[in-house]
Amino acid sequence: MPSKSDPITMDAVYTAPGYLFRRMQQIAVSIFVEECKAYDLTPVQYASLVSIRTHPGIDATRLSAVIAFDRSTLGSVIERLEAKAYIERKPSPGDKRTKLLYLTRSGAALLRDIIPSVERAQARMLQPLKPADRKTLLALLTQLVDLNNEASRVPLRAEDALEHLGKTS
Amino acid sequence: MPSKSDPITMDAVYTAPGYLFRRMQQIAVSIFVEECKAYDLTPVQYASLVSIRTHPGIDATRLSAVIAFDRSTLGSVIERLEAKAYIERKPSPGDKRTKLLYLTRSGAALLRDIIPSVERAQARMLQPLKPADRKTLLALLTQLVDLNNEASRVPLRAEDALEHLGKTS
DNA sequence: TCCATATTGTAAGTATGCTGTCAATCGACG
DNA sequence: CGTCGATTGACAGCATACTTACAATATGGA
Repeated sequence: MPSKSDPITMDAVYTAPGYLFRRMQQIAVSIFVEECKAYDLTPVQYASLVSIRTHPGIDATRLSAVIAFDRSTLGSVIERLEAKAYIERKPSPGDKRTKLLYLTRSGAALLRDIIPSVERAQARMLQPLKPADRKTLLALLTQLVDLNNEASRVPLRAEDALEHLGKTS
Repeated sequence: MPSKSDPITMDAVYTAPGYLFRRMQQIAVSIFVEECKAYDLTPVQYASLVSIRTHPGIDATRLSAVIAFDRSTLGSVIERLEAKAYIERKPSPGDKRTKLLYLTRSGAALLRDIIPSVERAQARMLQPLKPADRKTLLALLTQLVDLNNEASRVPLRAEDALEHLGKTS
């Protein structure tokens, strides 16, 4: 651990957790996009589609809590998914403020077809590690993300969000 | 491991490496910004400043290779750092295309002052884990990022880039 | 020397990811 | 019932992060 009087070196940058997390994220996105380029779908769009499939009729705010994405960002993500006709937005009968989200037939088909590519991408990210190390890394990362949930700008609130949907799965 | 006929569940999203890397990155940025808010400096801007300090007179393209940031993105990062007067751009005497980057007095002072905050931020990211687990996670992540270097859109090319600078530190 | 090729910075365009703010609407409390 | 505070979607603005393209410049080989 460097003291306050140590000069800052590049090594301090390369070994900093924050730098490694950023690099890894960029690598992960790059691999995902490459494997899924035939479908022109980003990781965020994919996660959104899966969520809408799992929770048909969810609204944008609840969706943002379920996948821990920023509410503002999600707005434009939804716009793009709607433009590509993968989802539909319908006004809520009970609440004039919200718009409910549903997969279209086309969106469901895409989700079905893209699975192998997504699984290939997820596998490739950890490929260079030994199988035991992959397990260890995933376990520690899962733990860390969970324990740091509240530090996130948009904490994951899956249960809270779904309470209002009348279902808990 | 889900088969092709399994329905996609939210659990498949939550446990996917890509999702975890994304969440962790967002948490890391959030913690960094919070700890450093007194200095109004982002993680990317910080890494850039450290690199310029370590390699005075580096050009933008080489800088992008040294920290593995996209060349286009780095352009605007440099612009903002210059606007805040933390760095200076001087035309290269030998090559009319390149502009050489130098820390200003103000940039050097900022870098000196911000160290404790940055270290606090880096520590906080791993805080929830047991010390032994922190070591394990960092080691595995370092390995993975290194082995996946070529999968990145902008691979880290520290040595190559610095060869042309006449120094190797 | 001349020319094909490569490099450099820059710009435009798209997509996250965050900060605010705002109007419309809802809900709860008096 | 009416008002106040919270919620919702939308928007503007800033900062990464990537793609392609382009003009200026450099460099190598014929």
